[in-house]
Amino acid sequence: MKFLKVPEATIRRLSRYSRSLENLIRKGEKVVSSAQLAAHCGVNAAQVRKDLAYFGEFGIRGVGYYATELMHDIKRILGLNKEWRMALVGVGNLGSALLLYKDFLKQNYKIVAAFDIDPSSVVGRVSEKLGKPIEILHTDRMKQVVAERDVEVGIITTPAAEAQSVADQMVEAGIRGILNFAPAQIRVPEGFIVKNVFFTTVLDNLAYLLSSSKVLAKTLPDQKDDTQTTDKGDELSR
Amino acid sequence: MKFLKVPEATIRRLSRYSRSLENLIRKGEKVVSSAQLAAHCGVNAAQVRKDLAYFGEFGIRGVGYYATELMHDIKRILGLNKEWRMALVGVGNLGSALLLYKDFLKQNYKIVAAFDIDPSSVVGRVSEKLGKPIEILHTDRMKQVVAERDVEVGIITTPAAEAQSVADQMVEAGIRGILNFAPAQIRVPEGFIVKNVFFTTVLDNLAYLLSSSKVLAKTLPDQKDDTQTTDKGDELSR
DNA sequence: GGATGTGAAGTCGTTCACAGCT
DNA sequence: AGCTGTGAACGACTTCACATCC
Repeated sequence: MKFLKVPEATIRRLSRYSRSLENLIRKGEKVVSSAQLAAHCGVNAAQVRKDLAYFGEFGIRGVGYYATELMHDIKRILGLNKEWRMALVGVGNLGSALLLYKDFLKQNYKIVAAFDIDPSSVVGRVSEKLGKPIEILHTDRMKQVVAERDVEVGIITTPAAEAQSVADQMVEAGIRGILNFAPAQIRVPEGFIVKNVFFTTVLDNLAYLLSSSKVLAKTLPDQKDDTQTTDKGDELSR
Repeated sequence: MKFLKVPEATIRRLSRYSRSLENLIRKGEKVVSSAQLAAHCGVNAAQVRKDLAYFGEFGIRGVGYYATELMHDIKRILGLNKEWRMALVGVGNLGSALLLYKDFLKQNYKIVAAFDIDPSSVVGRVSEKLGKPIEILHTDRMKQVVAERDVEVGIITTPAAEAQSVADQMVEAGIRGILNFAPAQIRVPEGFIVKNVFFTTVLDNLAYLLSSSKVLAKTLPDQKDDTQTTDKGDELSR
């Protein structure tokens, strides 16, 4: 194993391998080959091995990989051997939905604070659905609460117009990683990270593929980003 | 201009150019150079020109591009010169949020049908928020309603376990493009397209970058997929 | 024998640099 | 003079093919 810069695509695939391994393990598989895993994820087998090779040697030649072991190794690589504490800003429709989104929990992510410019207007909507209601705080209190609750990741679910200013406050509060759902280009200082989730970009992709009749001639998946096509290209997004 | 296979990344960037152009136009810009647009989107200027070159010649040498004209051209390329009619299946938290998500409207996307296995349990939640309540139908009626309402795009917001079966029904109903939010690998026949939107994959990416202290040494954005990092790599969704 | 790990080859996408218009 | 359009250079990621080891 060499020490090289890891492609982003590799990280996205690791995420998928981990999910696939969970399924394979549930089905009772103890040992998995790169070919099996590759088929399950719709990628090339050599790709699987290359991806893993960035981080070490995890398999046994002539045998394969021990499924649970590999899954844990991948999760450790991704930094999922800890719980990530997140703060969400903007408790509108989407924000509320994410507050209630169960799948975060499975993945070592936890929303420990929620903010809005007008907390009173939204408290009811969310807490009526939740056993232990999440307390919605005014955006003013971000810096303080982020420090108190040890928040490392910020989620922006405000309208586009407010996204940059919220991001600025997050940076100010010491949050280094931001997951942005607002359809706006956000700038952050060096050393900080923004990952966007733009539904409409993905839809635009879909629209493009459906329009141009590229849709007709291709074969099996294979992923980039996080998207899948019948075509070779795919990605979310990518 | 040659006739070549267009990279997915190009399509994602076109989506971004279009959004940036809207902003620039709102600011009163009439003519935009590739350098301006590139700066605004955090990409290389040559990249902008190359991306456009896949589809024709849109600029004037020595001058630049007429902003509104270019925006319309890009939208036409992406297939946004029509309204895309979508059906959403799985009216849970996320599904409800998307039903109420205003930004779809701006982009020529419209949800014209919503389905759930248990329509009665969710009607209240969504329609209480909506002036003209969306009628939630039983999944049984998909094929019929999709045909009646001319649906071309399906949105899956069910739990992972049901995603594949819902996708099968969509395919059966003649829906060629699927936007999948359920964290599950979906298979569709040749000629159909699935684009995934996996929040947790993006979060995993963020977690990875935050863990490995890659975060410390880099400079400005620049996008792939749909995500932005301080690093060169980025992507959402991609 | 069989599946991993990996250099080398191949493919794809990005950036450079400049010719070509206006 | 300035900015587009584009071949050519570059770089990055993927796939192949095989030596390596269980």
